[in-house]
Amino acid sequence: MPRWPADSRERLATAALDLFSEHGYGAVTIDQIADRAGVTARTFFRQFQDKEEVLFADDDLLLPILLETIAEPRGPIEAGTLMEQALVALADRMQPAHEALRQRQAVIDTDVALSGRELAKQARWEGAIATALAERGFRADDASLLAAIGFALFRRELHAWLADASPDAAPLADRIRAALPSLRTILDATTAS
Amino acid sequence: MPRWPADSRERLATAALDLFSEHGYGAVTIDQIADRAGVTARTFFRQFQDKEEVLFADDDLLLPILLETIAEPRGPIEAGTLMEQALVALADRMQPAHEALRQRQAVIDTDVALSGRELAKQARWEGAIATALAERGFRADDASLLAAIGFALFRRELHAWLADASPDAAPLADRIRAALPSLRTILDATTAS
DNA sequence: GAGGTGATGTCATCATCTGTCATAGACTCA
DNA sequence: TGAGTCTATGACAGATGATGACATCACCTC
Repeated sequence: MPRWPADSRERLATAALDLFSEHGYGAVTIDQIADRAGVTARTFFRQFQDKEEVLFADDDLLLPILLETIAEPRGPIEAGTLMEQALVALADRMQPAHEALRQRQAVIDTDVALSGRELAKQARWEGAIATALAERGFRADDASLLAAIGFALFRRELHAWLADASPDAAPLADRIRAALPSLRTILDATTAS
Repeated sequence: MPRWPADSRERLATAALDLFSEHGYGAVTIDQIADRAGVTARTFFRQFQDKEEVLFADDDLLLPILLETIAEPRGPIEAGTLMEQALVALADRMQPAHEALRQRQAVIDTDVALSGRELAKQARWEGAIATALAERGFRADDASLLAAIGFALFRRELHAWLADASPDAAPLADRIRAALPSLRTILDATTAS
């Protein structure tokens, strides 16, 4: 029998998300999170770099999926297709966690610093994608712009997916597949009064 | 004669940027900033909401320029042209502050939280642009994607402009004008091995 | 010149985050 | 089986970030 329960990190993450949802991010102290998880504040800071990090710590597990999907296909491939495969793979991995992601996003949306950290994470991913595209032979400028455009579209669909709490909400991957074609024509065809 | 010099806010902002550049953002305390500005830490927090804010406080003066440029032109106008006019107007306003912006960006690039706050600000601007485009009659989905793409390009050119310290560096507006046409074709024409 | 105003200082306090050392169950190896 | 090591955690002290309450005093208005 271990001296302490072995999952302090998970308990801290769960306690934090619940408390943030109940009382708001700013109103929750580290001591309260630690209390609910049955540890001390010092243990919180051993598991997570800072208070924000408890909401972002596990995100980087998803990045390798993106990069592998881009690097994997053999032979020539069109950029849009490659981007679609990568974003759909990411979407499939996020799909089962819909409810937890919705709760997390609701917390993030209430705080500028948290929104910034989320955007910084996405920017880091975007850069990694651009690098992966460049390594496949795309021009560096084209790769970075493609990654930026793809992620802009992903953010839009992710936001809509997270906002939709209904049980028969369209899967994120379907939303992304549906949205991609509009990219091809919007720039040339869009005019307004 | 006033009891204190009248420009404590400007002195604090200048002292903060200088100290951040000299010693790094994290190594500088509010007390040090306040000391150099000749006030107390309490006055710093009366002028700026928090330590980060001293780097971002005046940015929102630029947003109205963007929105006016989008709302102003009369008659039908193509989306890409409208986006170009808005981004070029913003670029022209930023041009004289090249050196200060370079110094500021160098500080921001050293800290994840600061980078996030910068991205959050740009996201707020992006949303405002999308709204302005929608009010001109563009479909809401198209407007948000157009804004996202325009800003992705703006970020890329801004980054290159800020990285270029040479005295005859190309103006930001020229860089943006030069980069825009590539947007039109990249999605359809880009293929790699 | 009496009183109000506003920017600032002073003091107290809470929250975030870090460094350091102690503790005790788990593990290893002879 | 017992000594030594490892490791997650607790306990405590302290620096920094941030806020609230109240005092101060030059300036302004009447």
